[in-house]
Amino acid sequence: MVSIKDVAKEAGVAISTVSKVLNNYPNVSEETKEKVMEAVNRLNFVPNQVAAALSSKKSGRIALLIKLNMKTQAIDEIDMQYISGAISMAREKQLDVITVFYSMIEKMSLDEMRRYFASQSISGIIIFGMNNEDKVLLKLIESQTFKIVVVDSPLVNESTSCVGINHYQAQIDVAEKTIKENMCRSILYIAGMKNSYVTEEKIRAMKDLAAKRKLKLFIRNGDFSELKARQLTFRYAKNKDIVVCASDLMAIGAMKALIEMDIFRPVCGFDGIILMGYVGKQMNTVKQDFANVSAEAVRELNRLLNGSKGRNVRLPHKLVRMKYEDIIC
Amino acid sequence: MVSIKDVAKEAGVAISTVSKVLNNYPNVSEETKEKVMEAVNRLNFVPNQVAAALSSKKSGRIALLIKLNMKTQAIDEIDMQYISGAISMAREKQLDVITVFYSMIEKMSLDEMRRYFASQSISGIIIFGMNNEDKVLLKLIESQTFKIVVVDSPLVNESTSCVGINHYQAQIDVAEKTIKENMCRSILYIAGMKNSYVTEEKIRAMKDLAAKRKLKLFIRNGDFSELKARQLTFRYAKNKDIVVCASDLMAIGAMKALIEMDIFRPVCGFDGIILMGYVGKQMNTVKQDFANVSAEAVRELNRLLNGSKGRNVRLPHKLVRMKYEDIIC
DNA sequence: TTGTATGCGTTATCAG
DNA sequence: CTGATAACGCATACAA
Repeated sequence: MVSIKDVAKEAGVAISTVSKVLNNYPNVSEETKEKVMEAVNRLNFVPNQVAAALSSKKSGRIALLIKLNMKTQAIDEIDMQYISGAISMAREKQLDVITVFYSMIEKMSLDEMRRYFASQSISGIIIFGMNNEDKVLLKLIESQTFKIVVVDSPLVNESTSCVGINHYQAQIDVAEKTIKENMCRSILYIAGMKNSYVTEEKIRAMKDLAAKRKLKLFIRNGDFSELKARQLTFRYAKNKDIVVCASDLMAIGAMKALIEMDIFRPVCGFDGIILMGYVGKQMNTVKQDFANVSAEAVRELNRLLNGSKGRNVRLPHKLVRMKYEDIIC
Repeated sequence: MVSIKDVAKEAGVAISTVSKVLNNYPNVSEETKEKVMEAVNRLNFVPNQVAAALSSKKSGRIALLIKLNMKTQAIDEIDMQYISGAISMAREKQLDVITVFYSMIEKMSLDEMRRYFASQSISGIIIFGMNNEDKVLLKLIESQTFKIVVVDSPLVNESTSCVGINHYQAQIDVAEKTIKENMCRSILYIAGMKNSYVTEEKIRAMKDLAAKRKLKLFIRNGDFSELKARQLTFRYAKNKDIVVCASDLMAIGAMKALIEMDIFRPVCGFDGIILMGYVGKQMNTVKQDFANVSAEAVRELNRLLNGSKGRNVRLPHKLVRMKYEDIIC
């Protein structure tokens, strides 16, 4: 393995000079800079990130904390998009990424968790799918031990940013569009999980929308479960004009139930997963660009690591109808 | 951050002694071993893997090399299962995992690739979705610079193992079962990509099966594309008795085409992706446990890292029919 | 502007 | 069986 020492020898300068050139230090003459870069290219040198991390204590290593859905693989695409988006951006920003699943840390205490990440030389964490029952994570965020970006949860402090689409507005947009298209008066809203931050946002959106348009709103928790949405639909949809769902998976469950009941009600979903194109009926939904959300999260984390303070970052969303013809390839 | 030095002080021994205890060296007395472990627990010490990697040069860092499907997210679940299976097993085996996508390295030369992995202190690599046009990867394997496990490609040498199900047998099993159930005489086989290792295996299986049962076999490449399978079905399925597909996605494309053609032909797929449960018609398919395949790959890589020689590892498969009722939750 | 020296947290090689 | 001590590859305060 060719090291910085080899480069130094090749260029005829000191190790520290090479290091300075590589890290864009100001006080280096153009001349030596060139000499060094030539040597770097000639030897095809790539800095050892592990050693750099150990030495500088800044590491540039970040962790992706992901909550794997154990129940269905139908929405694995969401996590996959998160991962790939993050890794791409991380490479651009020269960050090293490790992927961690909730299951690996869920039984840890705050201290154990801190040590775990510290032992990996992690300096920044991106948290996906967090809800307000993840007490230890909450404490981790409050402790400000690490720079953290939380996706889709409104947690912000000096060292913590949140990124995500505007769930409130997105929920209003998709529901309002579908309501207008079908002239509905009463709504069955199948919400997500009670302890999820976005669920509250979306419920608030639906309430505001119902008030504004003077609609009857009937809310039940579907827990992001397709089966539960199916059951709720069987039970409550008949005397409603529309079924609004907080996720595509639930929308699919609702739609399939309606077909079995042999009645028609417009249904709209949320997320824009590919599965929506396969269920036969088109539905309005909110298209989130998960890879982009995740890439933005990395970008924001990088900002935090460079000393900026936490903030709230909102990303755009789109309304779409997913058709089989459009998604196959 | 509490380091090995703190532990040594706490236990009243030398740093090197602590290291020996932690790494299960033989020549340590039970007594000191206990003292050290007590100190470790008292301080809640976790070894810094980055430092360990740097020092030992053995690293225990492995890379997952994954070919992201850019066309459709319908099969993201496969990669996701690969990733989660690998990470879980890696944690068990105390290995550090980084995820790398083909897109990040596809333009590299052999040397660049070597240096890239070396710079990350990677000592082992698991390659998913490789085909025989990945020339640089082939050379990387031949060079034996790293311990490598290849999933689903029959590449083995001193430092390289391959793992995966028996695609030949699995293809025979699922096709034969479907043929028996429907008394077919002529087959449309929609194969995968020409340059894929498994494609050859499966075609061989189909040929052997056709010969054995005296069936007419008509083969076309579907390139794992749903759209292409759809077109091939429109074109060729009418005068065949059955459509056998090398992937579920193609099977879905074929089935949807048949429905539009308003004719019935039994269709069977391969992989067991969740989407199969959503298309309305049940089909036979081969269920691969991707997470398990991946976990096995990590286990095998760990063996290689510990000095064992490369070998061929075959994993079991199952035949299933995926029903909507069974997969929702 | 450049070079020297020290340390990051481990592992590993020797003495003792 | 245990303990100094030298690497590992790099960053950085400080000296030149």
